[in-house]
This record gives sequence, structure tokens and C-alpha cells, in this order.
Amino acid sequence: MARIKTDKNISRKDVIVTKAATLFREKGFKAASMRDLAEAVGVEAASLYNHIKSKTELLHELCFSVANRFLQKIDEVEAEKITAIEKIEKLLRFHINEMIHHYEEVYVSDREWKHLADPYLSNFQNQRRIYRKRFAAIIETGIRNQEVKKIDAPTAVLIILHAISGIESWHRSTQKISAAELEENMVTILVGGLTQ
Amino acid sequence: MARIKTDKNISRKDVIVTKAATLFREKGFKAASMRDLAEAVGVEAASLYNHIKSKTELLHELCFSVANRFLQKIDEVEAEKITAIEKIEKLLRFHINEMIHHYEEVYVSDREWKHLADPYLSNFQNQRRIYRKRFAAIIETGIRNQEVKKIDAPTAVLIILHAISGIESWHRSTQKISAAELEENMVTILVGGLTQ
DNA sequence: ATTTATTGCTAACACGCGTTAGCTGACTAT
DNA sequence: ATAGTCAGCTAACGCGTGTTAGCAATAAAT
Repeated sequence: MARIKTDKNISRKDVIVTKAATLFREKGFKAASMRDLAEAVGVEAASLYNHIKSKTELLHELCFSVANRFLQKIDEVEAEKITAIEKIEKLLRFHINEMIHHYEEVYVSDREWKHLADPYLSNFQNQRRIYRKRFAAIIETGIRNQEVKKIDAPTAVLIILHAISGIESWHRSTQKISAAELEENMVTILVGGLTQ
Repeated sequence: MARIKTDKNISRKDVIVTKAATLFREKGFKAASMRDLAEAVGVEAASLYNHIKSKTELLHELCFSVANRFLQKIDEVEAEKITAIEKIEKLLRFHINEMIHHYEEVYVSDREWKHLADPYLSNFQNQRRIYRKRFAAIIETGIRNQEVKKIDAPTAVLIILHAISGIESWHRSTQKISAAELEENMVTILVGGLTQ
């Protein structure tokens, strides 16, 4: 009888959630079946339900764990006593590193949240909206302090966040530059695009 | 008996493809059912098959019509006798306008191409890869001519293309700036980020 | 060693999916 | 008017889906 392998401090549920992230990224949430997931985990589909409530629960876990990390970071950054442009760069670098090192989760959270069901859906959208507003507010401060070009702040946020999701292509690329180089290039272009 | 309404020069198939674009954007390709599409068109699901071969055919049509427009444009731009940075700006503005005015199609082509089946899938991926390489080559020329910062060209392409897909958020936003303002903001930030 | 809780299995369910067959009604051309 | 083509309908198919019930095996606790 096959058993889900776990190291210490990693629950079987966590194993499932992690494998789900990979699968959801590869196929999309709707196209990935519980039987696919079971195979990836090394178990029969029905057995998964000893550890999780439903397929959508997996999506909740992924989306909100990612969202929470970003909200926590922006709390931290907002509180620091540094210039607006430094705050922007800190957030940017955090996004880049999250996308590099927690690729699967972040990608799924970014692209598959549409398949959340209410009340999680509205909740997630709200958090997202608020996050972007707070990010835009930092940029607007930068504009007022003449650190940043006179641009539309929400548009700048939108560019930054979506540009970062391009790291997906980097992950799939065969002849990649290093993660550190990638980070520096992105910061150069994006921060350079904002500063005057 | 309900009939699909058509104006002159618009085939019933085109009506279906257009509605499919909207539906695929809203729900995703997998989550959008032929019965959903039928309802949007105002007809029974089976009736769609008088005009189309399959659900996937709809995706082919959308993906390749978009891809062809971009390939045609880059042919045109490459041939022009202008600076590299001007070529980049032209392509950038073209992307922005495509995303603004053919939102549904471009978005679907961007996000749902994974659900194409071979040989269309490999074909599409190839076209995409080639397009990006040509775009990167223009940027590299710009770097050699010292019009553009010393950055990794593929990374720059990746940033530009993904940043543009952020226009999705602009479309859904309630308090939008105008399309023209959006375009100028994006050009300012992105071209500004590349030039030294 | 015996009990209890955990984790797995097989079988099956109800449902929604894409698609086809066969038919009917409605325009178009003779 | 009649024939032929086009565009719609109902009914149904086979299949894959998420999920549950009921039971067996293993691990943990006494």
C-alpha cells in the first residue's frame, strides 16, 4: 500500500498542496484533474480526501498564502524610514525573488485565482486591489518628492507587477542568465524607467 | 427558430469566434463550455457545429490570427530605416494598441495557447520564440549603437511583453485614464527604462 | 498485545463535457 | 411551384470529472 512520503514537520497535506501547485501551473486549474494530482503524489485519487476537503481548497491555500506574504512585506516596507524609490525597489526585489524561488505558487496565485469561488474570490480580489493601491501610493509619494517621473501611478504598478510575471518565461528558458543577473536587469530597467 | 444574426461580410463563424474570444477570456478555455458559448450566441450547442469543426478550432483561429498580425508588423518594422530605439517604440506602441483594441483575442492568445494541441501547439510556440528573438535582436542592435543601456536583451523583451499584458487590468478598472494617456505612460516608463 | 486513529484502497455516484446522428424548417435559385 | 442548400432543433452517445461510502491495512498509543 503506497504511502505519501513526508519528512519531519511537513504534513501530508503540505505535500499535496505543493504538488498541486506544480500541476496547476503546468495545466491550469481546470485542466488539472484530481487523478493527475493523485498520480503525482503517488496515491489513488480518493485517498487525497483524507487530507484535503476539496480541489478548490487547494487553490485557496495557494492563493492566500502568496497574498499574505506580499501583504506582510508591504506592511514592513511602508514602516521603514527610507525614500519612496527605495521602497519601490525593495518591493520590486521582493516580487522578483518570490517569483524566482516560489515560482509555482506565485504563478498559480497570479493566473488561476479566477477559479476561486465566493466568498474567497471577492476576498482575494479585495486584497489584491488594496495591495495595488498601497503600492501606487508609494509611487505617488515618490512623484511628489520629485524622485519619480510624473506618470500615472496605477499604470506604473500595473507595469511593474506584470513585468515580474514575465519571469515565468525565464524559468522555462533553456539558456538562462543567472537569477542574480535577472534581478539586476529587471531592477535596472524598471527603476530606471520610473526615476527621472 | 433562432438564427445567428449577421451583418454583411461577417460570416456566422466569425460571430461565433468573436463570442468565443470573450468567453475564453472571462472563464478560461477549459472552463468555458460549448453550451455557454451557444447561449452567448443565442442558439443550441449542437448548432454551432454547422459552422465550426471543434472547440479547439476556435482557439487555433484566435491564437494564429493574433500571432500573424504581430509577425506581419515586425516584418514591416525591421525593414524601416530608423534607429533601433524607434523600432522598439513602434513595436511597443503596436502591442499596446492591439491590447487596447483587440483585447479579447490578444488576451486569449496570450494566456490560453497552452491548450492548443499539437501540431498547432509546437507551431505556435515556435512562432512566439522566433518573434521574441527578432525583438531581442533589435534591442541588441540598440545596445551596440549605444542607444540602449547595457542590459540582457531577452530579459528586456520579456519585461516589455509582459508589462503590456497588464493592460488587462486597465480594461477591468473602473476609473481608467484614457487609452492615449495609458499608451504614453507605458512608453515613457518602458522606453525610458531602456534608454541611457 | 490490544486498541485506536490514521491513511490507504476499490467501487461507484451523479454530473457536465464535447460531439454526432437524424430530422425539420427556412431561405435561394431555378 | 419545386428542388436543393443552409442552419437550426432534439436526443443521445461515451467519457472524464470531483467526490463519497465502506472497508482494509498500517502506524501510534495504551
